[in-house]
Amino acid sequence: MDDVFTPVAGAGPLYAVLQGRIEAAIREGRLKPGDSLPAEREIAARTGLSRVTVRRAIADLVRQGLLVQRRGSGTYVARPVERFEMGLSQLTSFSADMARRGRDSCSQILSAATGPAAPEEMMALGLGAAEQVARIERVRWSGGMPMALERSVLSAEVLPDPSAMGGSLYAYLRARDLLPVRAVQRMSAVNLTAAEADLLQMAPGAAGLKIERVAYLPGGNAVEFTRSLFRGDAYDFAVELKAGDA
Amino acid sequence: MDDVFTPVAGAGPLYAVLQGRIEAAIREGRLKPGDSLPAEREIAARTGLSRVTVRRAIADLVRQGLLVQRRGSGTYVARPVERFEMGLSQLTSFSADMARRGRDSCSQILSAATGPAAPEEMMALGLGAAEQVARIERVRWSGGMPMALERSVLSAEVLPDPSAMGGSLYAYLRARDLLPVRAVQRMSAVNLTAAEADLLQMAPGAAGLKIERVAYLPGGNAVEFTRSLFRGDAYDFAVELKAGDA
DNA sequence: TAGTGGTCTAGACCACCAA
DNA sequence: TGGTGGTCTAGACCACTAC
Repeated sequence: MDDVFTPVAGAGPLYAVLQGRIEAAIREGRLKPGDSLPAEREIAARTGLSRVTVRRAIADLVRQGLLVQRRGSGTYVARPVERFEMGLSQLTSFSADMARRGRDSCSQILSAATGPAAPEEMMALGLGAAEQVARIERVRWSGGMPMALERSVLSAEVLPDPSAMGGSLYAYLRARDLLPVRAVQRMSAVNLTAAEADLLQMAPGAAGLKIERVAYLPGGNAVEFTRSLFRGDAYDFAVELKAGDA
Repeated sequence: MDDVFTPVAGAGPLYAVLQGRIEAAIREGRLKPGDSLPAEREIAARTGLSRVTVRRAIADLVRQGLLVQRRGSGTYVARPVERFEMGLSQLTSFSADMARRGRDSCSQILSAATGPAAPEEMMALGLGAAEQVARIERVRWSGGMPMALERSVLSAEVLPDPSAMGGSLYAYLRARDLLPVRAVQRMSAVNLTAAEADLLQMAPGAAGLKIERVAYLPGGNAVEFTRSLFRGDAYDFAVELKAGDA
């Protein structure tokens, strides 16, 4: 139990040794979710390390989401995040997907505005030069936790006044008979920037799942271009694969 | 051009200011791929910062893959990684997928052994207690770059001697008429551990795409349980969504 | 051998939180 | 007000690379 914060000695860099000890203590339950760690200065004193080295050991664990630091308060073992499993075969919106699971969800709108289309947006939506687009940036919440950042772009003809749109973009589109029936989605992993981490209440550098989606109408026209950033620790995307023709 | 490494002043932490400058210089092409940065000590001298602060600014950029550091040599602007787009609707193996793109690929086998099944493996493969499994850990290479870590687990009845298996697991299975036709795959984003980063030649803490896959035979029995870790900067997984029944 | 990044230290000041 | 994490410094030694 208290062999975690004793003088370090052993193989490899000192910060790695301490880091491994804390990690093991959490994994083996000797440090439980919500437990507070000794103050950095005290860990330094007990281990015989400098505070800089102690902070380096802790920093990685914070980035991985195992520890949480609160300025003025202390360092704590993070409560494990409930993971959501999101299906990847059906085309649904965030709010519809959460509702299907019996989960609350809400959007915090960061910005909603119109402007000229950027080259990338023209390409994705099949717009001509000088056409206007509407952009909505939102933080998606569920269970009292920010789950994803979302930036949706639509032609201004579809959504002339983005600030007037209510909670669900898909409800808006359905009401206007512009509901997409098909989408192509690309996913990759990125490190969160400081600004992104702040909005998602995570540590800068933590892993996030970046998803770009272009949704199409029955006629084949693109109607929505959305770039999302999901918490890497809260989401599993599930997909079913079938044997190909090869 | 050389306004990057001048005395810093401005808003926010000093390391963030310097970091932003370097990032902007790379994005705007003032620093090109392959360019070397001044030595840390020289940056410190020119900016008026301490070396610790300079290192902190650089560390994040290394994690994001924008910079590469080589001990004894220097710090360089990273060459952008060619991204692979991987389809997510067809069930293929890594080597087959690369071949379809006209890419070379090879496996570096880290370990191949048999042993008693862990609970998680029993669950995934539908095995009884005390059954044996074969495990293969590989690094997947393509284009002279490590692309993914892969740990495949199969029943020892299917693969009694994992060390005798050749290059492609799926070729082996096809030869024995045990080729899976269906798979369920779960994806999420994680930060690479030091060991994982080392094998993938990335920085510790960089973002990786974790994929767990269970593949099934026509009869419905699970035959393969694979956990992979792909470079977050080299992969895009693409999937097509269709409107649901809702 | 000279220069580079990698590790580590002791000490300082600040902003913030809780009692 | 006292303790916490967040930032920053000046200096040291080591391991490695390139010459």
